[in-house]
Amino acid sequence: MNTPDHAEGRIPAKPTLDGIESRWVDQWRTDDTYAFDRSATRDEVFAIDTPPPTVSGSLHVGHVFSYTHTDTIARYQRMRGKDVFYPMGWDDNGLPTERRVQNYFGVRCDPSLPYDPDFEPPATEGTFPKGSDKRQVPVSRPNFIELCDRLVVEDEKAFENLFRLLGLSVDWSLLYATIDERSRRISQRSFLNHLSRGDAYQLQAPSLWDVTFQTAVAQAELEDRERPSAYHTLRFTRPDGSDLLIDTTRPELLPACVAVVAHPDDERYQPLEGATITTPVYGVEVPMVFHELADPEKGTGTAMICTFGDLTDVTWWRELNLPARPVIGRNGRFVDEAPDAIQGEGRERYAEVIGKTIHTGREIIVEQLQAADQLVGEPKPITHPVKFYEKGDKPLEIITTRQWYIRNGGRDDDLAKALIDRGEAIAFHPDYMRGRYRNWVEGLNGDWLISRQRFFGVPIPLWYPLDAEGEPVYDEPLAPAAELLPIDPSTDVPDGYTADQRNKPGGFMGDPDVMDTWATSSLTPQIAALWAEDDPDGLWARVYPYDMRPQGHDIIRTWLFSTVVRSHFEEDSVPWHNACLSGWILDPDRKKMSKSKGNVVVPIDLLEQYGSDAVRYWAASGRPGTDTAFDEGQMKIGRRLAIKLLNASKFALGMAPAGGGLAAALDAPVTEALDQSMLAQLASLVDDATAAFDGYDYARALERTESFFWTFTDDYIELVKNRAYASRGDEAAASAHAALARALDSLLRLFAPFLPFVTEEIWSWWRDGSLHRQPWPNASALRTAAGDAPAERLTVAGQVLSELRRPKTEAKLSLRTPITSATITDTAARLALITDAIDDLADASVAAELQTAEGSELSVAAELAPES
RNA sequence: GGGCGCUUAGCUCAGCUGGCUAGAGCACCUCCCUUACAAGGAGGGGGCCGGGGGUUCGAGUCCCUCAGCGCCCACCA
Repeated sequence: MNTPDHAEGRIPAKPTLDGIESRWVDQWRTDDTYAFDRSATRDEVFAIDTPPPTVSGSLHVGHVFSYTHTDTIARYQRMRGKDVFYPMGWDDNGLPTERRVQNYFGVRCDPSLPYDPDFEPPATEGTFPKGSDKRQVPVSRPNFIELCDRLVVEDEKAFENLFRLLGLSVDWSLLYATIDERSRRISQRSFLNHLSRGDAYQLQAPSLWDVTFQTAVAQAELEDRERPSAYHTLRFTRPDGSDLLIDTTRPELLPACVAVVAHPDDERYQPLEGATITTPVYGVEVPMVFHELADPEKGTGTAMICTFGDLTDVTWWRELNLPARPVIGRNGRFVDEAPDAIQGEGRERYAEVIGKTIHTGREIIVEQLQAADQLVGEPKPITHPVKFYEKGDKPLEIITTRQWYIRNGGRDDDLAKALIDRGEAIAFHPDYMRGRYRNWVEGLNGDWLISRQRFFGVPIPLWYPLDAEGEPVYDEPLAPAAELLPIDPSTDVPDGYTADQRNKPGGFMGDPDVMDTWATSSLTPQIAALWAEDDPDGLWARVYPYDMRPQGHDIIRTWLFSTVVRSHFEEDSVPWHNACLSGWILDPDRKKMSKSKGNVVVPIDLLEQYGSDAVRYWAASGRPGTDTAFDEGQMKIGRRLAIKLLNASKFALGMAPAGGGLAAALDAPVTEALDQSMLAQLASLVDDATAAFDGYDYARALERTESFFWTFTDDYIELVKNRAYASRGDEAAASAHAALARALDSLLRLFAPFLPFVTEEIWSWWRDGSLHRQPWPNASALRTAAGDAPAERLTVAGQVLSELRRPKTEAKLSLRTPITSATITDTAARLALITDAIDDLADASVAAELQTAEGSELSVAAELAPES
């Protein structure tokens, strides 16, 4: 295409980055530039399982960072000719949204209520006063979900706008939300599949419990926090009446004591085998037992087993067949009824703690111990790690409840092995992240607890029949027909029953629980690609298994692992072939940026200040998996790079042959030695960048491209500038034009994944269509144009040019100062390389005469023209 | 306690399968308005590549070990 309008008129006299974001965001939207072609076959597709950001507040700079990484790869694959499946989702399912909806609208979800189609919340502008729980209006779950939709719509719009402004090449027609109808349907369908295959089961068992939210939590959601505590030495009594001293940090669990344990090899306690020990204060007789997990080094070497103080207690309780005497209830307070084992005075003492919090109960029981002289000495303060729910602020308790589980290898070595093998079949980037996956699977100590005693989320899609006494028959759950999904058992009625039989003897009850948010987000591959949905385009078969899962390394144990589990059961497959882990953004003090630390920078401000390309440049400089410092300096460099590209392009395009644009020179022969050498280097660059991208190392591709670009502008353009202006005739100039055209063409493509705006802008000056739909540059075509020219010629010429400039700089003269004569000394091999570039060197250094002399290393002796 | 990662110029970091005098940008110093670019260009100073061993003709790169920092995991009486 070399119509005159390409030659003139499209290149601004003073190129600028101002306004290019909005111009191209609009153009790409209008043209559907990034639309996924639903007719592509699986081998033509590159599918990305995009992380759905949590919609509870605003996007932060960490999002900009990691989503840019994914986008560079999406753009690269698109240019490689792949049809890129790049969806977006909003994670608006779960506790963070539940809290926001409550506070914003002044409502509280109550699944026992029927749906009210005319409901209006008491507050609509987020004006509901905080801390007024009692005045929150209870609403049904369907109403609550509607309010969620209302609340998040604005946020989601803002998220989309920011991602568009950032230049993400997402196909926005593939948008989903984790609480939307399709996600609920797919989530419930998968759950019922698990149930029918036996991958899901319910169990009445001790499980980790958050007393604030009053819900069970999963192992993956735990975190340890260092908390002050104290060893209390309690005086238990041996059969012979002598003391048996036991250290504990949980004296309040004394009424829950069911045994005393020591290590089987511990000679101090071996004589007590078969003995009965009496607990202090409560006078309960408990057996002396032995177990490998008892540590002779800890405390007095013997411990009281309580139901349940920690997970070890659960192990002991289970493996030693001990009774359960729970004293802590779901609300974190002492239960109303003392365990049966406590009799006589012990019951009166227990009465003092009924209904008390754990904290208060501890004080009371410590007083009881002191009063009975059964606390030895003063408590010894210590600090130790305590398990917390990651979103909670009180230590977790262990409470026996009925919960739903999905098998994940935590109780089945064969399954664990199979899941580790799945991990081996996935390429991790960087590779060492695989260790974290394996580490986690090997360390699992139970199946995946997916039921949550919360209100906002995807309901467990089951009902239970009620017997004549009104007790649920859990073993015979009632499941809905697949075509009725999604259902809400709190408002929908199972087949064969009527609404008025709800919660009546002989009737039914809905399962009150919702699924863990990961139980839905582990299905993002299924949700985005319409798994088992009405899918006329056959999307699922075109994208699954996906090529790539990008995500943060902190959620390998949750999102990554749970997605592997679901695909293992549903598809007997890995969900994707590559897992790309990005690091965190650290503030300059090397701390993770977070809202609570108040060190968060608002992304939109950065994009406006530096430009999207500049911010992307900073993001793309962060190596895969590496935590990266937030660095506005890198954004400034990115901005300069973008401006440099504008100006260098303007220069190259200004060399357009008469009568046609520079595009006309794309196929012209490259005859000059230096030009050929530059193209040889460029071909190597294309090879390097391609290999880096194929290994998901976008940062390396950028670094190589940028490095070449500086050589290109500082050395090559300087060397050929005069010749391109036809200083040595039209033929020599034409070679420069042909080389510049090819270099510009390739550089725009190479930079396109990183700097999509400025490259598209420049592309529009001389070419048609979107750059982002162009093929990736072709190294062999460049090599052909370069002939057999050595790439080193340009390198040596650049070094010589630098030496020719030095005397001018040292004499504090302008670089325009003419050199009357100069001698270049260097090795024969290096001199041979620049023989054919000597005229270019003379032009660039304003030298009247250049001579060469053989020597051991490069040096230049130059005579400068006297100052005029 | 186990595992992993990091440690290269004042700062932020490149240095892939070991190979010419260790690189980039920022910052600092000097100079230059040269017709792509002064939000630029040319040049310069600055590094026992965390410490100590080892393999090798040769180690920032491989092996061992120690130290510091960070992350993940762990049964936290």
